[in-house]
Amino acid sequence: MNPRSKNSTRPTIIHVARAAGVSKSTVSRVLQGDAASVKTETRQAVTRAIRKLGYEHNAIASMLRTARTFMVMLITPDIANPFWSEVARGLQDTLERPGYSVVVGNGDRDPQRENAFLKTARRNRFDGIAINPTVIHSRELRAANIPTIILGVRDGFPGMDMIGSDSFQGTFDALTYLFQMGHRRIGFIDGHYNADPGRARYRAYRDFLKQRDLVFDPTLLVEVPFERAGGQRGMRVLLNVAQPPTAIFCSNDILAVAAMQTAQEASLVIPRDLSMIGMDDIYPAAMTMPGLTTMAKPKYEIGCQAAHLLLERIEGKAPREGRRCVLPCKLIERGSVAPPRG
Amino acid sequence: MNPRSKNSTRPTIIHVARAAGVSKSTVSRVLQGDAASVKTETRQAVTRAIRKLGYEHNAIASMLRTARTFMVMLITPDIANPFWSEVARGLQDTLERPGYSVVVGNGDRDPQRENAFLKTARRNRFDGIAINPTVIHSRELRAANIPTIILGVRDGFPGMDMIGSDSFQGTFDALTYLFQMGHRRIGFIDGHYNADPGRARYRAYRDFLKQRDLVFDPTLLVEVPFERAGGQRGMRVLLNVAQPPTAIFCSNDILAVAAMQTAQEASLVIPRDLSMIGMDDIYPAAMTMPGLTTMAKPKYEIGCQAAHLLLERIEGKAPREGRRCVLPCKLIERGSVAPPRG
DNA sequence: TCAAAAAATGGGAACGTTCCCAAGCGCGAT
DNA sequence: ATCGCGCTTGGGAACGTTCCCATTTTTTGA
Repeated sequence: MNPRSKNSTRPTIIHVARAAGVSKSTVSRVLQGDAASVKTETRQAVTRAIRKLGYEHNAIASMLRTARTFMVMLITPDIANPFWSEVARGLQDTLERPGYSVVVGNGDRDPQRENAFLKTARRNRFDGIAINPTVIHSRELRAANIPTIILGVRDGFPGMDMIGSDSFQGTFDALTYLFQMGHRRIGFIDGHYNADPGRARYRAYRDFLKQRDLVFDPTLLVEVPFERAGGQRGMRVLLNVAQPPTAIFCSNDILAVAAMQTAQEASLVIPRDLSMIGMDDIYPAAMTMPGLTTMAKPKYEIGCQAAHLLLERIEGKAPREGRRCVLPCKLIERGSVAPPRG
Repeated sequence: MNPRSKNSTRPTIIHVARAAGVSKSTVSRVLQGDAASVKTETRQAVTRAIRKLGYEHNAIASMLRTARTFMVMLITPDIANPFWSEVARGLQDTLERPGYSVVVGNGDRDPQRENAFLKTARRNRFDGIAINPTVIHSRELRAANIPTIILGVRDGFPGMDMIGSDSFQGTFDALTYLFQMGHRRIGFIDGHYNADPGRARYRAYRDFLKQRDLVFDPTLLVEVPFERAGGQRGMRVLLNVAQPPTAIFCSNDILAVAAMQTAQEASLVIPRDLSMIGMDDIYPAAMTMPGLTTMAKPKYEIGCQAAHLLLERIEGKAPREGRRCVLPCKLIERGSVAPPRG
């Protein structure tokens, strides 16, 4: 005779109300933890009824009524890249507390897919979006009319919240570190996307050279795509330069690791014959032999901070104008850098 | 005077109906692509109205009415582990086509968290769950009453769909490969969780020894937790054995890479002094020097197949009893295995 | 003791769909 | 000419909440 047996459907707030001898409004109040406005005695009766019936709150109905879904979409270029999975973790860990779920989509640098995720976020009325945009523009993002945080510090997204790390400073510091180790001929394997994000590393490289009164030698700079093959190619080019570098800075660790392997396959001993430094500090950077010295980006922190900024924006506590949050990089010394020979 | 200006809210199906001069039922039919039962002419009028008003389908309302959410929850022990992020990719890529979104939660082997995700899946009426259970039991999973696929082949989940790789066979084949290279003293760094999944690798190790008429030497077997520190410790132990092994099999690549590094730090040259073989073929396995030879698990395929099995289950097309799908492992030869010296 | 204020509760509408059933309409068959 | 059938369409209920407002109950203060 309990409400469930009458009809094979799950119990609703109404069944609970009936069982507890109150109205559905009261049950709803209890559910929402609106402690102030319901008598303890009543609340207990309701809680008992809930337990007895095995009632489970229907979030979907709630979403429809309140227009809040407690869902956030994370759109990254590639979730299999350890960099982004760390960011994802930070975001999720932080958003979990206030009760949000995170859907993560990997856009794969594919306009179709990136847009499909945005569309899903709109149709499903997601409360927020965290995105590292590769093909989506500011206009489309704004049109979605969903609180958004941009992962990465970019131009071209006026008025939007952004969070990223200071690639310029990080690069500059990495190069300075090599300089202080005694290196004067420093190569640069410079990764890039189609949609190029500001060229912070390149600017840092040029500024560094200028500050140290070193001449810019174009043969020491090679531009490659952001993938293993790019690192391999970059290294092969630099090894064949007439006067090869004694140290190389790579735009990220994927390039650096691949480049380092390539050098080792060419029988160079790292760091004796060549120093290598990367950027990001992804998981595999600790696994090479020798370990890769790298300028770490605060990936997990970026995720956490992104969550905080996004939450403020969602809750309407953020200022009208976009905020720009830049976190510092940090040098991790492992074994791939040493003073140059001789 | 368009419906949006009257009231600052988004246009609904009703506004569209009004604009197109039809009823909301008809609009709904068009939206659902119920092509058969609406005249082309009418459909065009509706589509026009939709575009004109900038109408966007409200998935939430739809979910409430249909009791289908097109959401799937993936619960893994740790999404930062490259193994699971590959599985996640396979799952997502496959589920994307039929319109599902995937929420991925990392349970972190924490009973609290794993259960919290399960609860979220229930409250939000998710259509399906894909899980590698670490602390959750069959009973809780069954109680959730949501179509589920178990990632990993396990005992203790009767009647549920499962998908995994053949760790027994993979281990056996890896050991056989070492044997055929000439190794007779083969060490085993055996990772394990608290909740231990069947010990397939251990059984394979013992069976292999028996088949080859090798005696089981307990000093060649060391049990460690599934993390870098475990691999390091395992290697230190094996290096100090009176009669050390000429080759070592590790339960997974994380252990193998860490172990290999430890050996290298002890000035052993891999594979000249010691052969190493791992299992999984995660991303960093290709990044060591030399590359790690490993028994690859079909991670991405597991994700894809999991999606297919789950979809069938969701759509009621699956047989009543649980299915068990086991994919083969495959040897990836890199540079960490060679015949023993002398 | 009684009015007024405060606290607690109840009832109904609303959120935006989908689904069921009925009704309208055109057309061929009887 | 009428009936019946199939194809389209429309209307209303239902999904399970939350929110607003009205009503009842309790408490407070004179």
